[in-house]
Amino acid sequence: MIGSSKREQLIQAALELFSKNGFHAVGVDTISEKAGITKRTLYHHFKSKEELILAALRYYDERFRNDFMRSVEGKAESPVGRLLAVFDVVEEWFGKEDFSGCLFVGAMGEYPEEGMPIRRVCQESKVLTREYIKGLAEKAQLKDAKQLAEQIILLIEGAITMAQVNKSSLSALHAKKAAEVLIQNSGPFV
Amino acid sequence: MIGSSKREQLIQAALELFSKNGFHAVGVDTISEKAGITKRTLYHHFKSKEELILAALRYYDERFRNDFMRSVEGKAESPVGRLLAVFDVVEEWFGKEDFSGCLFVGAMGEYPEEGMPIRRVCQESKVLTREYIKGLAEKAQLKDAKQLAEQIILLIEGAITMAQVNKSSLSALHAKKAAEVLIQNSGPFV
DNA sequence: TAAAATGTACACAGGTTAGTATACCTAGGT
DNA sequence: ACCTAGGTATACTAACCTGTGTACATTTTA
Repeated sequence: MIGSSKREQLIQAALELFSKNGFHAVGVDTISEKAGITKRTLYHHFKSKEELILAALRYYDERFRNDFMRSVEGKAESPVGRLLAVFDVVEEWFGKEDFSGCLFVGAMGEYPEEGMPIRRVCQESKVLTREYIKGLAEKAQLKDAKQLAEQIILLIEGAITMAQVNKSSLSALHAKKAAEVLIQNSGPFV
Repeated sequence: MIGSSKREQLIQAALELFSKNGFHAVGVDTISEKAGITKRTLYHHFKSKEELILAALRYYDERFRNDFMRSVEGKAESPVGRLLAVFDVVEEWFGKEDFSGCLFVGAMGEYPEEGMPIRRVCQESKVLTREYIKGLAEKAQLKDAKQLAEQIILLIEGAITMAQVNKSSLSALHAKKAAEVLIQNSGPFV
């Protein structure tokens, strides 16, 4: 049986709890209880809490980035338009009542041990997001597309942090205005 | 006895451990052991682990922002120069081998409960940093100083996150280049 | 039909956590 | 000389943590 539903239930329960409370603060008993599945079964699917965390992060990464890109593409057609639409999408994200910052950044904060699998998954997710932004900048035929992409990433990450700190989605608007200036300055054509 | 040295030893040991490992991951036994002070004495000075965390965050906030501002002011005289020097200072910070992201962001990630004292301390620290940046922008007589300050804050916070994720201080350079463009665009005069 | 995987229920091991109890020591102030 | 406050040392509680043992039920698949 591929993609057992129990397994997915556990991952979803874990994700909700980890997002809201952090990783160390949530025990496996709480997760299994929330999923309505015994702890023994949890350990049938994941050989340790760390494996469950890894699976949850990978699951979240896939869905989250997928939704993110689809939302961006639904908001604008042109590459430049999409580059800016990114900030509208994050603003909506910040507005959700269950928003609590970037799960990957949180995970890296709680698991600082160099080279840990958890850290690698988080880093890979960030790389893929960066690639996506870089692709948009390149399609927009802006000069210094790579550098522009880096700068836009900084604005996004900064906006995430400040949205979490201030419990406000205003940071997304500030970031968008900054991005407009940076794009403008990057020249309309290559 | 004011400002007992034992108390400070405990705070410093706690800070080192929290910075490196996070808050939940470090127990009071580890802290008292590292400080060379018995746990019973720790509980003479702080009535709970949370109180110790609060004291450590406040202690860190004071010293960190002080050092930060002094470094900035040592690097440039003009307000615009200082606005840019901020990124040189953070770059140096990222380069330290014990750098592991922003302690306050980490604390907020691990203690998400709304209105918690720990969160308030972190938020206040961010407010003060914002005020400092805003002050520089105003002294530089740039138009939209307040908005520019918000944008620069986003670049700083984004750079912190990416420095932690990629274990690289490169993000500071990208942020600085973006800041140059934003400042330029904010007009040389009001 | 039989074997294998997945599931339940529940107790338990072994370790760590925050925080306390008890008893004693020492230095300073009055 | 005495009392109080800060400190030491050690053992403890009670809760919580991850992970397992055991015995049995259900479902899948060959």
